[in-house]
Amino acid sequence: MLMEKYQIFLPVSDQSSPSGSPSSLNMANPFIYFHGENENGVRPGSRTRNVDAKHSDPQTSRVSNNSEIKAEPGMRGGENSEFRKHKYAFQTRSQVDILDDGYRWRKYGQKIVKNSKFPRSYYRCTSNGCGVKKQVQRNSKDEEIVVTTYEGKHTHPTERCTENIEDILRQMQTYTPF
DNA sequence: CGTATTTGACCCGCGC
DNA sequence: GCGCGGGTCAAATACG
Repeated sequence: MLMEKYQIFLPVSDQSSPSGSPSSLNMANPFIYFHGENENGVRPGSRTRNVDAKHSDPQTSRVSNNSEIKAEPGMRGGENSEFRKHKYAFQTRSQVDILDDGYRWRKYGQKIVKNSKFPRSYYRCTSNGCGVKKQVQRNSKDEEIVVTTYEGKHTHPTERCTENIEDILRQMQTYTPF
C-alpha cells in the first residue's frame, strides 16, 4: 500500500478521453476524477448582477471587485482564455477541509450538492488581480476523502515559505491505518 | 475597527 | 415556461 498517512490523487491526463465525448463527469466513482480545461470556458454574459439596481443600492461602488472576475470575452483576449484553462482537481485523504497551500483563501459561498451529503465550499484567492478559485468538497461515501478543485492561475508568488509543505502533510495525515 | 466567514437571495443553464 | 441544480454575491455577523 502506497498510502501510509495521506493520499493524493493527481489529476488525470488531459487528453485521455479517446471517445471524445467526456460528458461523463459522474462523481459516482469515488476515485476517478477529471480535470476539464474549458478552452472556451467563458460563461456567456455571466451575471451582470442587476440585482443591485433593483435593490436600490445607490453606491454600487464594488465594481472593482466585479471587474476582476468579469472575464468578459474579448476583454483580456487570449490571456483570459488561458486563465480559465488552468483547472484541475485532486483528492486528498484528510479530515480537515482546508489545506493550507500557502495562499490566502476567502470563502465566498457554500452549497449543498445532490451527490454529496456534505456541503461544498467555494474559496477565492485574496490577492489583487488574482482570481483563482477553489472549491472543496467532501466525498459522501468516504468521509475522509476531500476533493479540492482549483481553477485559475496565481499571478503572485506564494506568501509563505515553500517549506510549508511539511505543514500541509502534517495537516493531511491525521489518518493512521493502524 | 478591519478582515474573514456565514448565509439567504439571486442568477443562469439545462431538462422537462 | 417553470423548476431544479449549481455557482456567486453581498449584507450581516463573527472574530482577532
